[in-house]
Amino acid sequence: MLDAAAERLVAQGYTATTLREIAADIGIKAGSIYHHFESKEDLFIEVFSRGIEVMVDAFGDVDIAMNGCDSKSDRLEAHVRAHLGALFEHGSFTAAHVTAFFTAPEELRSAIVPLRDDYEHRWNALLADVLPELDSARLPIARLFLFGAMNTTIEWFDLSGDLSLDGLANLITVQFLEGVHALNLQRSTR
Amino acid sequence: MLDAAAERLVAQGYTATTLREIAADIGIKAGSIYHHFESKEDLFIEVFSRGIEVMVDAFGDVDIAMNGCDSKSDRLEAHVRAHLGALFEHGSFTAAHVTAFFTAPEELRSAIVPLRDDYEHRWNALLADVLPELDSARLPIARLFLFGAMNTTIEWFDLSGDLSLDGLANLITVQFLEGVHALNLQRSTR
DNA sequence: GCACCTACCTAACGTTTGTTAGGTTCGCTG
DNA sequence: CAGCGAACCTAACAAACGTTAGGTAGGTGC
Repeated sequence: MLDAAAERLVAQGYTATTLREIAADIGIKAGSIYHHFESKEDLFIEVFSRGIEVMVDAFGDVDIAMNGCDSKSDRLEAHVRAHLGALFEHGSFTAAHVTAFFTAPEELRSAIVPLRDDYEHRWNALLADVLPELDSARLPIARLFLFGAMNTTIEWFDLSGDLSLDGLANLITVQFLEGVHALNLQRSTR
Repeated sequence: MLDAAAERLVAQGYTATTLREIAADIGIKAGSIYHHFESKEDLFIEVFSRGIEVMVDAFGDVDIAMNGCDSKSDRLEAHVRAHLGALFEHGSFTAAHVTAFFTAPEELRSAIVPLRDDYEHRWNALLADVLPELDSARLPIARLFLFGAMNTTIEWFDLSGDLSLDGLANLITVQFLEGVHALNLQRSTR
């Protein structure tokens, strides 16, 4: 049911997604949803929360797995890969979050913002570590550029295309660290 | 009226924006809208079209103004500045387009897609010229990264903040061309 | 002064929305 | 077997939506 809600969110946004549609997707009636959630808002708070949760979990897993790694660019790339994985490989929760969050009513958003802040802080810490020479005032801006590149991939990237998620993560990382020219130098990422 | 519609689009998305709200914003009643447009869809087709128009016009102006310029990075930066200008300085049409386009029904979107394609082709041509050594297969991806960084600024950039639009355009351009490290080297952009 | 047009209004229409109250089914527990 | 709660249904509610038909006020052209 949460899955169905998330998929509808991605395709249609908050207001256009109706409880009757979600119910029909999973073979029940709209009224029955209220046995599990108090309201439409309540249901989607759960969906958006899980979207963040998936990202945070993926981030944490990579933090552990890359503990002994001393290549800073490899560590960054692994985290980029984890973020993309959350977007494309772990259901529609994170995709729903990234695409539909700003279509939700403000009361709902304000309930989620603290979770978002937490995730952003983890990225800030990562970037501060990977890029120790970067002016700390520029750090949030660098993160926003990176987020922009990563999150807009849902609008164009095709999992079944020529480029793999690993390849995409690699391209984004080298582009972020060294600029467009570096795109040429990369291995044939597939 | 189109302005009011665009502002509502930015704040609420397509479905959540009602004709009664738009009418109230400009001091008329909902039914009167149908004297100017055939339907809600028709009205928003016009809004989205103008969003593209503003971008294309800004792009064309820079093309002319930068005709004699032989610094490729300066030319790119000028176009980035023009795109950001369309987003922040020419009403809400472009902002509405970038934020709400994917919340609109598919029939509406397909009417707009040709205009979008045209704008994307201009950017492809620009990037091919500015980055002649870049593998042409990587060119659309580079453009998408750049668009991602530029378009997501509407979610966080504040025109009245410390950073000016000129400064933002400069940061995005050097980050795009040379990577994060270059952010440090830039002049104190204000 | 009459016809006409533009820009708006009123008042309703059919539909869809989130939501609710009350009822049914089914499996578990004592 | 009786009791109970979880999961679902039916059927309706008020509100809000896009849309429409018919009417009105003010200006313009002849």
